[in-house]
Amino acid sequence: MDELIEYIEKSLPLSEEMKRDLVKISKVKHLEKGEIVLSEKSHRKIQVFVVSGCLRSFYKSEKGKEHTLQFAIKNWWISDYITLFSNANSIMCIESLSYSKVILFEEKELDKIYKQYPTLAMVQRVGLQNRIAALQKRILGLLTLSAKEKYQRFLDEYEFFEKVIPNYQIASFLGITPESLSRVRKEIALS
Amino acid sequence: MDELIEYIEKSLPLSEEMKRDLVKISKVKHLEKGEIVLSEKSHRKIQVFVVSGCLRSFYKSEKGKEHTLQFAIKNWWISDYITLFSNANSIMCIESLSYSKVILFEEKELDKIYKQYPTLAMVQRVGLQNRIAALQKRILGLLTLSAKEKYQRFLDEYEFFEKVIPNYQIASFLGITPESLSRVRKEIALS
DNA sequence: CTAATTTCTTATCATAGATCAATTTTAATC
DNA sequence: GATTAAAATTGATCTATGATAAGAAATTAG
Repeated sequence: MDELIEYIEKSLPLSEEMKRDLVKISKVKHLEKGEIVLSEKSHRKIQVFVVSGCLRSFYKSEKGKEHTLQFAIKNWWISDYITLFSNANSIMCIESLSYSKVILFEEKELDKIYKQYPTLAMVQRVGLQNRIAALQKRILGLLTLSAKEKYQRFLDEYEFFEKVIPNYQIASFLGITPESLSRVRKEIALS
Repeated sequence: MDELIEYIEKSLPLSEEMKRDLVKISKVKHLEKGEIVLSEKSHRKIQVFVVSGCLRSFYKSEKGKEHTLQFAIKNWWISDYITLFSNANSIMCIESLSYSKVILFEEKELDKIYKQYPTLAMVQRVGLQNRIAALQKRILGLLTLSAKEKYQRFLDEYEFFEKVIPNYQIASFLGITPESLSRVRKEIALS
C-alpha cells in the first residue's frame, strides 16, 4: 500500500488523514501467474493498481477468441472501464501474467474519496486525461497502421514491459492473428 | 453560451459567480459548413463545445489520407485530445460538417476554472470517464468486427446524427475504404 | 529428467477488403 | 437551370492477413 501512496505523492503530498482513508478502502492482493482478478461473470466495479508484476484485461468473444484491451505494469491502473463507467456490462477479464502485487478498490469507495478530497480528484483527472490521449493514439494506430507497423510501435511503447507477455497476447492486442505476428517477427528479424 | 450552462446545469446547479467565470473564458463561434476550427498547424490547446450542428476531428496521413477520430453534435465536446493531454503534437484537424454553433475554450483557462470549482471538476470527471468507456468500446469494435458489423453498429449508435456525414467520412471513421463501405451498404440494402 | 502442455513457427490455401479506373449520382456554384 | 465539382457506386484485379493444419520449440508439471 505504501507503494501507491508513494506513487500518488509524486503528484500530490497526502495528509495523514487522506492516507488513512485510502488504506481503509484498499485491499492488497498477491497474484500467481495466470490468476484471474476479475472474471467476466462478476460485475463488480473495481479498480486495480499494480504495485509489481504485469496484468492484462481482455474480452473473450462468443467464439472464444480473446481480445486484449490493456496491459499494465508497476504504477499503472487497470480496470474494466466499460463496466466501470458505463452501464453496459462488458464481459471482461483481468488476469495476472506473472507473480504480481496489486491493490484493489471498490469504485464506489474510491469515488467517495475523490468527492471528499478534491485535490486527489485533480490527480485522478490528469490520469483520466492521459488515458484518453493514449486511447486516441491507439485508435489512430488501429486505423492507420499495417500489422508490421503496429508491432513495431508496440515494441517501442512497451519496451519496459520485460518479456512476460506471450506473443499470442500481443497479437490479440494489435488485432492480428498469432500467425501473422509470427510472420511479421520473422520479416523484422531478417531485415 | 446559455446552452452550455443549461447543459451543465443538468448535472450541477451553477452559482452566478461560476457562470460569470465560465462566460469570461468562452468564445462563441458560428461556423460555415466545411469551416476549420482547428487546423493541424496551430498547436493551440482548445476544447470545443458543440451547441448545434455537427463537427468532426480527423488526422491526415502523410499520403493525404484522412482518418476520422470523432464526430460530435449538440452537447458534445470535441477536441484534439492527443495535443490537449499529451505533449506529442498530433497533426489533427477539426472541421464543421454543417452550419454549426460552438463555444471555444482555451484548455489553460478551463483548467483554472476546474481548480477553482471542484464541483465543476467533478462533472468533468464523469465526462472523462464516459469518454474512456466509449473509446474502449470503439477499440473493442475495431479489434473484433468486420466492415459490415462496424457499419451496422455505427448506424445504431449514430442514428441521431441526421444525414450530414458523408459516407467517405464514415468509412474513414470505421477504418475501411469508401469503396468497401459502398459494397457493405449495397449488401445491407439487398437483404 | 521426462512427459505433457502451451506457445511459436512454417507452409498452403482462402478471403475480406484494398487499389485502380471508370461511371453514375448527388450536391454546390454560377 | 446549366455547369462544375464532389461523392458514391461498380467492376476488375491484387494483396495483406486470416484460416487451417502440422511440426518445432519452449515452458510447466510431475
